[in-house]
Amino acid sequence: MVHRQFAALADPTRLAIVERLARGPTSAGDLAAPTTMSLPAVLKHLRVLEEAGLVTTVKRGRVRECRLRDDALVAVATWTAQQQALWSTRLDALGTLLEDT
Amino acid sequence: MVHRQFAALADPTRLAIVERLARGPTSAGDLAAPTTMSLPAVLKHLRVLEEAGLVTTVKRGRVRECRLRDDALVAVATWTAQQQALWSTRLDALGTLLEDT
DNA sequence: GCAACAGTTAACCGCGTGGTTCACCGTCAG
DNA sequence: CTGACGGTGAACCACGCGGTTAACTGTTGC
Repeated sequence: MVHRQFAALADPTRLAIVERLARGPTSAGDLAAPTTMSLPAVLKHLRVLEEAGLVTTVKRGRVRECRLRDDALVAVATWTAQQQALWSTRLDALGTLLEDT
Repeated sequence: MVHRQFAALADPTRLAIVERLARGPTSAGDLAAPTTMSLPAVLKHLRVLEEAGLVTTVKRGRVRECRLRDDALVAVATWTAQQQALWSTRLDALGTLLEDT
């Protein structure tokens, strides 16, 4: 299930959007402005991020406000920590094995 | 630069390979065995993981041994922690702002 | 030395993804 | 009321990605 988040973060544009939103919420237009991309393209990216559970957006009047979800990256963080733990314990096991011989 | 790792982890097959390798090194054939995929497909995935700096492979005789890199996930972990920190401090700032008013 | 086995390379294919443009809708300001 | 502005939906397109098969190379075991 975490590969959905990874897929969302795989695209440089989407990664930049997340980094931008970590500094605070903003509108879809403001996200598109600094880029060379058209608005519809950015909207598509936002939809992907939203379906990956990384971002929430609300329509306020005619502007769509986008913010990073509080729990956006916990799945990624826990998965990463888990794999690191597994791999490092295996390295430790190898170390003590070499120590014993 | 971290989007390269994310792209590598975006594919379920590649994610499974990483999770498998976190339990210990193995051969390319052994990686392909439990799946329904052909060997060349797995080899391609391995190449992607290798170019993303997540995995190292060495050819020993006629078998290619694959292992997870020790520093495989540090880039991912640090990026994640960084964004979480930014976002949470902004939330904290908002909290104290509300407190003051 | 020969056969089987692990991997590699190349050519090919379908399809999803990232992008565009254009027409349209709702909303805010004057 | 009307015009401009932010966003939406649809149709379309190019390209890369994940997968296949097939033919070939090198290695190992008997």
